[in-house]
Amino acid sequence: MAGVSEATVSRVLNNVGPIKEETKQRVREAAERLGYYPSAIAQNFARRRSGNLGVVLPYVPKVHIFSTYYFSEILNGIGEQVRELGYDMLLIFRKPGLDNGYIDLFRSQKVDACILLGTTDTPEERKALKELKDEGYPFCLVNQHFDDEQFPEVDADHEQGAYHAVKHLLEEGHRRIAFLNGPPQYSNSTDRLKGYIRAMTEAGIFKRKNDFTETIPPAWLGTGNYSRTSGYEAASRFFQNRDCIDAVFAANDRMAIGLMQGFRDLGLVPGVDIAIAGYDDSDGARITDPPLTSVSVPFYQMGKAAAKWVLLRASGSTTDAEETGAADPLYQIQMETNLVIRSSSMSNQTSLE
Amino acid sequence: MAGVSEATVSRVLNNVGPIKEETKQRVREAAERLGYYPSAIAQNFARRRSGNLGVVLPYVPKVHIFSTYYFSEILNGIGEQVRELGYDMLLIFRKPGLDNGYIDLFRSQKVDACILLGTTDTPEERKALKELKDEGYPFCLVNQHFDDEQFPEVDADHEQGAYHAVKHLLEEGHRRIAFLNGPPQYSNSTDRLKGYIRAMTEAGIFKRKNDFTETIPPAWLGTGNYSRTSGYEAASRFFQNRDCIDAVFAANDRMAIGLMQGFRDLGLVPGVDIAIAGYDDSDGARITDPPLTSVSVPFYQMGKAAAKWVLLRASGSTTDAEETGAADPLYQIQMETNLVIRSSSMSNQTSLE
DNA sequence: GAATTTTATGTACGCGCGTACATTATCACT
DNA sequence: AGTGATAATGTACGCGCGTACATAAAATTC
Repeated sequence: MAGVSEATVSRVLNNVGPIKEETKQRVREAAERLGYYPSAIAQNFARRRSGNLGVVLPYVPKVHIFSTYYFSEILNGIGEQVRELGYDMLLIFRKPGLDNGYIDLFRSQKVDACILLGTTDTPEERKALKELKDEGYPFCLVNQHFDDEQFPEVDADHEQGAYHAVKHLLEEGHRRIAFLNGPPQYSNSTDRLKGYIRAMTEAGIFKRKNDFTETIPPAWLGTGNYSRTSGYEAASRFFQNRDCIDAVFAANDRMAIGLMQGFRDLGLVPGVDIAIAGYDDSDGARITDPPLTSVSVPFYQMGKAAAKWVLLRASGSTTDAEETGAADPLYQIQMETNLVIRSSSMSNQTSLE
Repeated sequence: MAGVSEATVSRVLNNVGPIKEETKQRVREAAERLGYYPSAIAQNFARRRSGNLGVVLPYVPKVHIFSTYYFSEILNGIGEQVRELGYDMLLIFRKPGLDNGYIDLFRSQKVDACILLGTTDTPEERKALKELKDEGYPFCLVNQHFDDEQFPEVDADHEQGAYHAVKHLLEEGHRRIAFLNGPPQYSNSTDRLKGYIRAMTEAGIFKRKNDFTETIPPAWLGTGNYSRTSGYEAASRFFQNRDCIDAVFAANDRMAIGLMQGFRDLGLVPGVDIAIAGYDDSDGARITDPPLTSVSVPFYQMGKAAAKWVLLRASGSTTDAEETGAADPLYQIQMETNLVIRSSSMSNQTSLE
């Protein structure tokens, strides 16, 4: 040692234990002069943690998922929190086939905690998640909810979001409102459907039968896959019933944009001949013509919250399932959404002014 | 050991050295039964490498940069390559202040290699990069070029891209073509300016004076910051000279979209009263009205290529500057761009059909 | 000023692998 | 059978830190 001590250096650099101010100085100077940089790998090894927060992204062939506003925002939020807490962010693109669950990430110690994006409600997924939970690993889902399964998750209140959007359409005077939803394995989709039904039922358009079969005209329900193309294609299906549809509420902006393009190509002017509302309040909503009414979701905050919780949990409680016996409080956040009204949803009178 | 051996296990799991087939089996079985998972941290430590490819993203306050098509695509490309080579991808959001260069990433061994996105041509940046280069660390820039500095970089031929776009506008019959560029610290911007000038000069609109001052009407040149808003604002400036402008070529789609919105708000219909062309061929180009003519850039491939090179370099040659004396061949790729013609750039006759 | 506590530093070890080297088993060939 | 080569496995050590424990120095107490 250039100074005098030996592993006091460790103490100095980690600010642990009492150390004379003068010694600190000496050590720091020496480190400086020697161009010493602690090896993160060795540190992690000695600390028996990786310092990484894993972020798992779904594998969607052909689609470059990043392009989705949705993921981008969440990632930014996670990134911010990760930085604040001194972790690093490991991006993991889920593999197509050899996906023996997320659990290997933890077993191999690649990550101390993990955030899962774009999970779907399928048997395999449930199994993989239950495994994670049973082992007591700190993980968190974002923007997906599993009923009757107690997973940590940060979601938004999409039922309410959809409800407000549809209610707004109703208030604009539209009555015959169709709904273009996404695939049902996303809780997003089913939540939005609930909101749609609630709004329509409250308005007296759907009758409350028993409690599941509502009187929804089949022509009013469509399913896409959240892509613009699927929205475009849905337009022609709705078009066949154009006489009994005033408005369409789409479960995300990309489909809404596709819808608008489709309708326009079929001769219906969005915002005039037919009202449209979307969901996500993505950048695209601002550049369509007319601008798209949409529901904004605090994706950024959701990502940040998930990262915060999961990282605190990783550093706090032990990872072993055994010791977590004290049933850690379930973390299930539901954030508020916010309707952003633009002209695509205006009633005809208004839009013609 | 459940089987019989000891550190033969290591050999089995790493496929190194000759081992009897039977032993392999035994070891594997034992590992299975014991639920053994090698610790990635210990492995990395012993191998003295992190297994991480660092991807540095610029810090842009307020702007959630991920939302940019540009970064998204590049990241996807990197992600793909990283997976193929068995590395992990460490996302690093560049900090605002305490940015003592990229070099700490390597010194602390957090990454084995590094890709830098969104760098700019500023003195500090140059200094930081030169440091990296002098130390012989494997890094690569994407979509940015430094003249008179020999950094490894994967760029696209933006001069050619701009040239083609402008030439196309000329071929559509537009003569008085303005150019809304981005900030000059991006080589992207200066390259596009060159392409613009070349096309205009070839068409005989600009006279070739000496060799830098061209006869460009000041009203034809604008500068934004690649945001939609800056495009929107630029529209009114161009509008003041609307009598001597037929078309505007914008240095990216977001500004082009802003321009279109701005012109429309001022009563000029894009694609009819004024032709527009953008750059990047982002998703947005498909959803504007009219659809935006744009230059597509193979961002995905660029990211992938950069990742490949940098990772091969990291595993191949040694990292020490000393031994790299054999002047590794400079890696500077320039990929081709591709003009995508849509209706925003059509001549009046055509668009009115 | 000796006994006791508090503060500051040194010592020693282990984290869990990879791997150079030593050792032993196997086999081919003379 | 013997020599040497090659294949297969075991032994031992170190990677660079954190940290429990031991120890030495300083501060406090009576």
